[in-house]
Amino acid sequence: MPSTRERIVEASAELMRRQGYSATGVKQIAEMARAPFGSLYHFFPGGKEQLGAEAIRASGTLYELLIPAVFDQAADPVTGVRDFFAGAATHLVESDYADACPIATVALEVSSSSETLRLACAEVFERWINAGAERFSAAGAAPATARDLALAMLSALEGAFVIARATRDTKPLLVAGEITAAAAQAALRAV
Amino acid sequence: MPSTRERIVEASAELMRRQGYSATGVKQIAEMARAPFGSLYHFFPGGKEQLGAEAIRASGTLYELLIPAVFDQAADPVTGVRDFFAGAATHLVESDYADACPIATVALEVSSSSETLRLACAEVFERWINAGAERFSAAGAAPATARDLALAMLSALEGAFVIARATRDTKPLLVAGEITAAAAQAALRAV
DNA sequence: CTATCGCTAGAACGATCACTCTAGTCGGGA
DNA sequence: TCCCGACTAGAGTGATCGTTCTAGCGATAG
Repeated sequence: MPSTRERIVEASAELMRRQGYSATGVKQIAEMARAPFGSLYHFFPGGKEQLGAEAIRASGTLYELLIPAVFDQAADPVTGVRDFFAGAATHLVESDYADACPIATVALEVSSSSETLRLACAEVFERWINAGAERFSAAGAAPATARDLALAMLSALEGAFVIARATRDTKPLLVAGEITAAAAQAALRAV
Repeated sequence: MPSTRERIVEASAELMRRQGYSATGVKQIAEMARAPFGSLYHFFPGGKEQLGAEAIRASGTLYELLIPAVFDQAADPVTGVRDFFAGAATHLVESDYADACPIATVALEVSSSSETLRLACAEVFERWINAGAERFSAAGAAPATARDLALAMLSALEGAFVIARATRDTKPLLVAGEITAAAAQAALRAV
């Protein structure tokens, strides 16, 4: 059993992913984490905002690991891109269209209201982009090209999640995966 | 001066776009709309949820008009795609990274909690996709191809908005526009 | 043994939430 | 002239929000 502090961060991340930042209450977090309410403010004196920031960064670290995990198992980066979108689609369906990006909802909610949380999201996106860029770079793409490709991939993925959750359909993930794979193909063919 | 009812819907749409559904209070809506609080429940007996649904649909109708407006002015659909993303980038910067998609934040927030609002979002996305597909169809793409392309474009746009707002950078819109334009190029070259 | 400290535990606070209710204003048709 | 429905107006409801507070538990060090 993870520590109380860890359970609180995990619960925060889970709740905020599914219902966003505003709709998630601190009492609800304590309940899901099976943590005494007092511990919440003991570990996180910064309150809900600190809780949000740590949840964002923790989710970011967790999902960052998926990038090499998927790409290293694929025959080539283009296949890796397709696998990544396909895997996202599977996971989305299995969670009944609840588990998409862990931070996108919060990112949109707070971008114009909390600079602290906005920066936490920006930091995580940055890390994901770097991780993706590394993979394309390793496949022979020029650094700038690799980064643009990773950024385009993340954009397509995030947007496809939005449409997929609203329409309860994985088609957006598939077509977004296709145009990203095509872009990767084109960028890597030049090598 | 628009009617009280119209002002209420407009204010709801504006507030929910910037800060989301949960963070928007009904009192805040009445205040921004300069409407008496009682009128709010007179016109919208369904309360906040009805208000949200109408705001989503109204925003959807407004933004739907942008699609032909941009594409019909462009020399060809591929240029239209680029113009669309570039225009989105300009508008985003001008609003200090506040005005991106009017319904994406709400869509992510409510997809797993309010079926009414989820369906309103799905309906609007559907209309946008149809409007986009029509343009690609008119340029010679097969119906299924045109629809996939429009769906991929919307996905790329929505995701780019997420990253752009969090990082306060328009680069995501530019690279997402590029891979979408390339996909459109490829799909229409076959004609 | 006792003092200390990290942590548990939850009651209580004021603010704010969505919403309801009643009273009053106003204009147009009978 | 009277009346009735549409709309205005805001006080008041109970519930829930994030946060603070005090009290106490249990292990460890002196």
